[in-house]
Amino acid sequence: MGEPDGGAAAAHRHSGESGPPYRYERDAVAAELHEQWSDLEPGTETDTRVTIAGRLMLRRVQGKLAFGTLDDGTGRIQLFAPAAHTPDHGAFCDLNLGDWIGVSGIVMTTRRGELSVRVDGWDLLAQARRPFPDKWHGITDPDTRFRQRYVDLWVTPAARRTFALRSQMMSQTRRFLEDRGYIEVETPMFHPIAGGALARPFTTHHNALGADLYLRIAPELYLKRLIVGGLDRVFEIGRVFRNEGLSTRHNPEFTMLELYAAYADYGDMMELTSSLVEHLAVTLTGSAVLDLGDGQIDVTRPWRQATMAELASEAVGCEVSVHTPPGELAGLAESHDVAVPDGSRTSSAKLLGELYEKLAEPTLEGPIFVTEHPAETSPLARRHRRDPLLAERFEAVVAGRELANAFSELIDPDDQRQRFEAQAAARAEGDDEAMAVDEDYLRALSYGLPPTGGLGIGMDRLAMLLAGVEAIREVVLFPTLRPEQT
RNA sequence: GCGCCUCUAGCUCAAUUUGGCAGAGCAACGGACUCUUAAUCCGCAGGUUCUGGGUUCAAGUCCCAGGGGGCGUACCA
Repeated sequence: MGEPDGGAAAAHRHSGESGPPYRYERDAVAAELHEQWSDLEPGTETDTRVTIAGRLMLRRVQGKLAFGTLDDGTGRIQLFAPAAHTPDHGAFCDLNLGDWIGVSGIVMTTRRGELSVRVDGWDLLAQARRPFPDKWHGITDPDTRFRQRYVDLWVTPAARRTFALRSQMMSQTRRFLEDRGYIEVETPMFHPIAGGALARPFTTHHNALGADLYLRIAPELYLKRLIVGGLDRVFEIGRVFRNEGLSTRHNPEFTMLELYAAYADYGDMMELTSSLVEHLAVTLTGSAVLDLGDGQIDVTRPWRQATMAELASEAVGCEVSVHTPPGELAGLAESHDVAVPDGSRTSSAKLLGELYEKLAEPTLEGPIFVTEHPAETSPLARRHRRDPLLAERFEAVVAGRELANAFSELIDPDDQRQRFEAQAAARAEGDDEAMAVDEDYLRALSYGLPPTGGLGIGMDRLAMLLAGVEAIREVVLFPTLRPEQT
């Protein structure tokens, strides 16, 4: 508005014929007022005039004197509205909970000492036509909270805090990486071949090109093309899409951080992962010890490391590895009630993975780096320098959830072609999550990919960890839901 | 996909061991009140008990089918 600290009459306007004002200039917010005036004695009227705006959350009318509670996104502040000072006092008392108002007046404290703004002028900025949810309980129905996030955000303070934290996590992550020489890039979301991960893609169609396209399941192959191009430290934070079920830990579209560094290996990626997580914990929550729903977790470096074979061996009670014959592993799986898919053609690599995932992983709290996955189930990772059946790879497990996945990148175009072909063969046999051969990617590798370390972090899961919530829907503003039927 | 649980006023929740007139608080509406803070007090109104069948003299309650949601599981980094 044009009179941010004008007189009472000037600041008073209603949404009659002309409707609400087109703009409103506030010069104070609740959080700053509380900070600035924390020492004010009870019963003080200052001569400081402020203009604030927000949503009316509570209202207490006592005839000629009314109190309100305004929430402006930074916090709450009390409105003090005596008939002698507040223009159109009756209309002010008739405001509904949820209405948006702008208020200007002096800063003061009540006799009880509550910091308040006296309503010397006010404007109705928007009406809440729908009824306010319970002012004490808010809303608890998860469906309403997620479908109508706009309601959840203003009646559930914890929701607002969680998303503020997520935003800070994103900007701190960018700063952390930029400080280490990484540049942020954007690669295509439409992929002619869905590669870079083992997952089923969503399909779409481009009319002018007459081509079917996939929504990306990972940016990996494009980012490594950039390393070939000489951008030697890159990262991308962006949405990826996987056509799979919903759960407490899975949303079909989610936000992934991927980064690649030339001249680095998976050991460097471990260092980077734990540094980033520890740094975010300390800067965003003030402590490397994070509160979970039940209990706590300390993400202080260094994190424990164990190989997948070690963890699987521990779980089954005898020594196993990718070199153990499939028949023996299948027997162990059976005796531990682990279902074996398609017994005849199942390899040691897959069986070892199953044993780890079903028996060991659920018991891990972390933070821990699980390393040395079989090369067969890691088609984009470089073979281990000491054992060609293994990959130089790790997954970070924190608070029982997989948080990150990284490897020394496979740089040999011939080996990469063989891996792709093995994937394509699996695909031909009905594995619709297996990769297809990406000829352009092979062409890129043939120009020379230097030794490179790569890392992917599920940012939603990281936000869950930092916010101490147990459902991915708590950290995604508009999670995927069944479409509403009307 | 499968299993278990759940759905009552705008919101938060009640409604006796197979069943007996669908209720309260807050919000809304009318009134009183110049230091309240989940203000208080008086009054008024508010319902396809998710939907459709069935059992019964009688169904929010019991049975069947469908729908929404939650949790687990499967798939899935």
